[in-house]
Amino acid sequence: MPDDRTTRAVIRDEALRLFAAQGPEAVTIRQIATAAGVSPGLVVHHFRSKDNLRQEVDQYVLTVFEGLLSELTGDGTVSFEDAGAATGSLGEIFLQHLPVGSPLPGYLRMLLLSDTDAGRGLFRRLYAVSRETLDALADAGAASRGKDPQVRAALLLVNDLSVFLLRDQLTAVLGIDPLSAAGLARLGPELLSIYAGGLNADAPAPEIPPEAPEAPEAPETAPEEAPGQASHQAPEAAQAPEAVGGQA
Amino acid sequence: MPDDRTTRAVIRDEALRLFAAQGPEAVTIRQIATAAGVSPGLVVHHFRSKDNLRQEVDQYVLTVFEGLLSELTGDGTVSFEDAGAATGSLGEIFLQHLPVGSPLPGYLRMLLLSDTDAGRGLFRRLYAVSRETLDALADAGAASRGKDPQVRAALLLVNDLSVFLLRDQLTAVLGIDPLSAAGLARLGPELLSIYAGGLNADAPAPEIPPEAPEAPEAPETAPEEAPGQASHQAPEAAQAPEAVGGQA
DNA sequence: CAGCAGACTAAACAACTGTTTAGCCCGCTG
DNA sequence: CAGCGGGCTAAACAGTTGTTTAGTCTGCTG
Repeated sequence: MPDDRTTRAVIRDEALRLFAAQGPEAVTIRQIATAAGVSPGLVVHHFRSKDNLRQEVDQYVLTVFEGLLSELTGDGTVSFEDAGAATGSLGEIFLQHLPVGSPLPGYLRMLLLSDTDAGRGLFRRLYAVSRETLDALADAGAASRGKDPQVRAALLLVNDLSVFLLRDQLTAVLGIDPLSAAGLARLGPELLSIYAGGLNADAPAPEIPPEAPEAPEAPETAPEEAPGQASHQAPEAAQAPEAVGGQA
Repeated sequence: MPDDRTTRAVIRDEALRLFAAQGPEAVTIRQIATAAGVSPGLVVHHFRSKDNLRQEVDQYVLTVFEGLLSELTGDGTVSFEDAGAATGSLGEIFLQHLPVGSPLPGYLRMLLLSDTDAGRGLFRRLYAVSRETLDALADAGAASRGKDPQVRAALLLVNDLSVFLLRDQLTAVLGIDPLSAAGLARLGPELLSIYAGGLNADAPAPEIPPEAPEAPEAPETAPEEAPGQASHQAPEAAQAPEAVGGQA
């Protein structure tokens, strides 16, 4: 059995993948149909229109995101289950719960830039989570709310999101995908270092209690001027079709 | 004389404005023609094709950007000409040298997200500037290069750019345009605070020599849940047509 | 004044878009 | 076995796209 999904689900998944990569307006029904191996008429037979298909994919993705976000806002303690640096960043959550090559990071990017109610609602939701997280950190004595807590939470959020929005650009100049395991391992400590002591401090943290005062494994090597063939992205190759996320 | 620009320049400026707002693919030649008050045929008469028009606008914008960037990489000292917090952020440069409502910030956003050689080249250029700036700050003893200078410069850059990319979303949740004078006055100090001492420090800076240890004017007021009619954006009103930038 | 080049328009063109229509095929229920 | 509803396709439809064509007008040069 090569594929146990219904044809309808295949169409939805292919639309999701294409929407994430190129934006919904740039994707035609015929492209979706070809990617799903069906006729264009069948796409509108299952979904009433392209716009309705888009809304359905949006809703599906938002449901998955809400499940991922419960990881951050779930109980209150951040849960130190597995090792590694638990920044609580969105990138780490995506990496831990989504298969490699998942189109969901791209869909997140597209939604945030889309000028739609879905995108605005998602950003408001993320901002609320960011504020809650900052409050929790402040209550735990791990951070200060700053002079302007709303602005501070917003800055922390958009800094987190910028990795999603500029993923390809960062991959090009750093030679490493910032949303890969290796990328997060390299980016995370540096970001933590800034958050811990600002731009002047070098030590990971001045007063964090336990463990890991050592540099992980980011050498001073410079892959900078070699943008050639870094991590591939598989724009239209026949990749794992069920790479969406374990939910629903 | 209501407009001393040539018709060709009017077309280019309207194309620039529309491209920045909606992205080139979403803008039709007929929209550009209508905005410029000419016929569609004249657009392709002056510029050979839509794609060529786009390239020409790209080149024009990149030239203006290069002029703005010389502000950062010009001599070496950051030049404390006028007062205020000189973060050296791109937002401040844009605000100082561009008229309000300029489409150039939107064009910057579009270019960075566009998956084109122009966008990739611009990001590489900005990354180079970011590295130079970090090096200069480190040489001046104002910042540390961190354990991974390349990553640190990249993080500082994308954090700066995120305000451009998520400008509308930030305006919605904060109730203030982060690229306006008031927005920068509110965002800048908070960002400086993080860069100065990390997330734990409240004081503006532990060892910066002179001036301004006081909170500017950001009260604890919460315009948070009132997204209604904040700063307007003038999507298609007849605004100042020559609002592009003093150059070329 | 002839004419000629360039700004400019109106109309048509082929290609593509989302969507509709008509109909085929197949497994089910009666 | 009649028929019937849903998955599915091929073809056509109307609208929009970038572009081309033919032609008008205007100002300048010989």
